[in-house]
Amino acid sequence: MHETRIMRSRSEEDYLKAIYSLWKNDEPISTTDIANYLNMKASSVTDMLQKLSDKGWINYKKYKGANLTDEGKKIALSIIRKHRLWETFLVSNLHFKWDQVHEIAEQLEHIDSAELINRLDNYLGNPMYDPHGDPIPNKEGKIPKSFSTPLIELPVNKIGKVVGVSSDTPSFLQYLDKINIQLGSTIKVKDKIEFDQSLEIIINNKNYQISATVAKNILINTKQ
Amino acid sequence: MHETRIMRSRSEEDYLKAIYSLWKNDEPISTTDIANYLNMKASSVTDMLQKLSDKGWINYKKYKGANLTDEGKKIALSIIRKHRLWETFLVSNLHFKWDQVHEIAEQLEHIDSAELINRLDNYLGNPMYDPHGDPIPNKEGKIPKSFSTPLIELPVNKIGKVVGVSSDTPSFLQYLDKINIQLGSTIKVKDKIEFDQSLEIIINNKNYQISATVAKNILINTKQ
DNA sequence: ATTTATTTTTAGACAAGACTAAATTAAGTA
DNA sequence: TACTTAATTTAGTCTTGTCTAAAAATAAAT
Repeated sequence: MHETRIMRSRSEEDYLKAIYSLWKNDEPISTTDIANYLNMKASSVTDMLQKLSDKGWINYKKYKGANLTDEGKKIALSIIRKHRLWETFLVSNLHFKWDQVHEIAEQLEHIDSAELINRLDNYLGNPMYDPHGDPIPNKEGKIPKSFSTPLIELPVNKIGKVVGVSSDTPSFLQYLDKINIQLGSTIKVKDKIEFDQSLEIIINNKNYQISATVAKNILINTKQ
Repeated sequence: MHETRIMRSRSEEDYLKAIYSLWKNDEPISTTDIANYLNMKASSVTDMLQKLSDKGWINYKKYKGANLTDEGKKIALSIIRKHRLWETFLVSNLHFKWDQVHEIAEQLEHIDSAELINRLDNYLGNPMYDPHGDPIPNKEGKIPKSFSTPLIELPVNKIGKVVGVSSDTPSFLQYLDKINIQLGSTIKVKDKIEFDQSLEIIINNKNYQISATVAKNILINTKQ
């Protein structure tokens, strides 16, 4: 029994992860979308798509965009698993704040050692969610179900618990810190402003006014 | 106050570390030695030496070999610091064995975040030595003094404590495990065989016969 | 001191992964 | 349907870091 060791470049892994992240329905992801996501030129993306297709990691038809194959999906999920486990380590053990860890995890996610990541997983107590509330895929690439909706959909006078965020940008996370929102926080929607969709909310008995954009990126539990 | 961010490639870091590792006296390190150490061709090394010299990290004279500048030394030490801290984490926290960590640390040492490594250092309790007994440079690149001699120099009937090894190869470390030698082990030299310089030693009341090669790579404390 | 052997450098090639500019295809609109 | 615009691909260039083969410099040896 000999485990075939397929070497992947950091670039290739970044592309696979990008395609996975942009994946919504069944529609293939466009060259331009990938280019924007990775801050690259469309022509560079075309080159790489051809390469990834040759390796059997994506299905790619010229002018029609790309989608991950099962194998590509497996790779993407393993990178996401690594990313989220490292983020958990950084926050839980090294006491980084949740807005500081993304960049470092972007590097750590490319470290190549299955043994390492399994031991890390155990060390952390096999967490299901990372510090942003995102589910951590298991060794087989299975993602724990999470039951959440954007805060903006919570009706007036209802109470919800924050279980995640759908944006990772430091500025957003820092803003949440400022108004005392963290994972587990309890939020009550006091009022919705028809005009701009902004919300009046209560956290720890304090009132805050948050924009629709922010409310869309805060995830609330729908089931406990 | 703006910290200048100098980007270094993984290759550049590997070369600097290699030159540091090969450094003995004041003599510059030869192209061939570096090539052998890194498993590369001499011509590739020449190219890189020129580049490193342009960046001010080494002093390089054609045909005369290279030596690190102060800045180059600082970089090399910071990489060694990272390597050894990560090895400590892998062994102390993730319970890897000391022969399994080198390869993984070779990757982790290139992760670029000063904040990360300082937090890791604190998390580990600011260790002075890594799992192989090698000293861990501090933030400023200062290396704690270690007082050790190769086991082969220990006189007959004397007792020494293992404080390190001067080879990291898995096969060597696995052999040490097999004969129950680890950091902190107490070894008594029972006899020296004139003929081949091999040693008869006692560990945990058991006799072993070890070759001169092995005895040269085990480090014994000279001062406590 | 001259020849020989070894080491080091130069020159040129190549692969990966990015780019620009131009060409082509697809999509939207009158 | 023909035309215009936007998206995508192609073609060619560049940089990094490696290589091989040949040339040049140094070191060793007669």
